[in-house]
Amino acid sequence: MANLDFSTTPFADFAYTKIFGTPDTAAHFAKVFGDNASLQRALSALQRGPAYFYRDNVIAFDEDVAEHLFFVIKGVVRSCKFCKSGTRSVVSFYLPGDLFGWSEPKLSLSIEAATDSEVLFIKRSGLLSLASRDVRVANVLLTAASNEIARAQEHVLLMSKSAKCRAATFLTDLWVRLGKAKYLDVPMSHQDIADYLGLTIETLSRSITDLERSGLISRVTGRALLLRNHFALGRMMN
Amino acid sequence: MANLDFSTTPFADFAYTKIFGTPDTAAHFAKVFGDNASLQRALSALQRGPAYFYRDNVIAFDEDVAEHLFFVIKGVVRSCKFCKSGTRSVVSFYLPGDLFGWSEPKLSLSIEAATDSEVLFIKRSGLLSLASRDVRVANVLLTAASNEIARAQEHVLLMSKSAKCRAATFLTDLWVRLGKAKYLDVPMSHQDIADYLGLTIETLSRSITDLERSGLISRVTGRALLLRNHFALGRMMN
DNA sequence: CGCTCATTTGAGGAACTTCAAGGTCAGTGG
DNA sequence: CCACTGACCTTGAAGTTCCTCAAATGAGCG
Repeated sequence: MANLDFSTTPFADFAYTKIFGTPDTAAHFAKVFGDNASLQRALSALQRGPAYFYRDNVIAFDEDVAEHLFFVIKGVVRSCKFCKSGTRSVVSFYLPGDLFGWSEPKLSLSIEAATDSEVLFIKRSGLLSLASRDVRVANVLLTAASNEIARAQEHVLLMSKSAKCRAATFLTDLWVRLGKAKYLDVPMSHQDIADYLGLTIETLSRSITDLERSGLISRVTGRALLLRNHFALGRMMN
Repeated sequence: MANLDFSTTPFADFAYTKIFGTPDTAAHFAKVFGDNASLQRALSALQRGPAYFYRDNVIAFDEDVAEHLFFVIKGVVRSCKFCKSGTRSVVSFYLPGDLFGWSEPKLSLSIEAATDSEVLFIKRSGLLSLASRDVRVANVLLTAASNEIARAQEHVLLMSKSAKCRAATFLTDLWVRLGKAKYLDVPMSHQDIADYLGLTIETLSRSITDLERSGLISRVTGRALLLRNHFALGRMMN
């Protein structure tokens, strides 16, 4: 895990907020809540933002009162926890279209921008009361929560596998979540990934190098990867 | 992880079902759903069981269609996953009063009795439509799902700590969940715990022995433990 | 008691971490 | 244009933790 120097961690909040949403906002929103106009209006009354965060900015602090759910419009958001020992664990990455932040009454994790990103805040109480009047909203919430459970449980399973398997699984999952593009452009830092996988950056790097040497993936440029052998990757993931 | 011999694993289903609930059923039900009579009636129309399972019986198979949620009345239930390699991971333990089984449309884990136990099956579709009519039910469901998320995320965090810390955390959490009794009577097998913590039984045993030698806990009889030094345990948990 | 099954203990090896150094790349200023 | 810088990633060697295998001990039960 990363041994982070808190003095350099940007806990100051450099986020700036715009009044009006971007086209992406509506698109991702519609994907999750459906494109019903009256529902959209009801929802937009509950939202704050979108707010923009630079990489490593803190979006919400661990232990803060959890008044809002978070909806990612752009970029990658991570939830993570710091130990007294100074180590960090990344619990989850959230991508555009993800709705999260279920812990109550306080956040149990710090929410941070893993890349420059754009996040919508949705008032929890308002969303819940809307859900009690509109079954569709209730279903969206339960589906989002179920997805979060499934992902966390998959993560637990991942953590008792070998380093190489963890890396292979992470890359494949990310490739799927990002839409199975030809090249996988890994958006977050290796440190973030290592902290997510419960490995050191060194072990992560060695695992990726291993995968490359075995011909399962290859590095194209900087952060772009090509997943060459999906069958072998699948076998590796177990 | 356990390398289980499938030929001896009791995949046959020895569960037997009684028509009428036990007093415990109502008590645990009321704790979760409140003791509203009309609500109780509506719920009881959706439930099947209670069903009784002996230790290691399978309650529901991985990949089965997830038609029901599960509600534990008595005993301990585990959710787990088997790999092709024959290893097993335990993802969660559920205690009396726990409502779980959110994955859709199929189960992604096998649900098994970790001790002799008593489980209620609640029709998912019925519960969801009840939730859309009754806000209280909707809140119960969201709360249960939130708890599940929190627990899974805690589990993820746990998996990147040392063996001794994992053992200490597990025992303390269990003690809390079981009501902070004077003695902690560990209900599940060491193999189950090891598979939950991502350790071997040997490492688990050594960790517990370590904790005992350091005076943090002591063994009373067979499965009963005394958590001696809660402060030191807390420090160990980090 | 003598069986079985669960847990403990020990010794050796594998996987991962740690520490330390080297390499790559983008941005910056001469 | 090129050297300089800092952030990030990679590689190597040594150390630690945990796993594996094997055997001993303990607990429950007919």
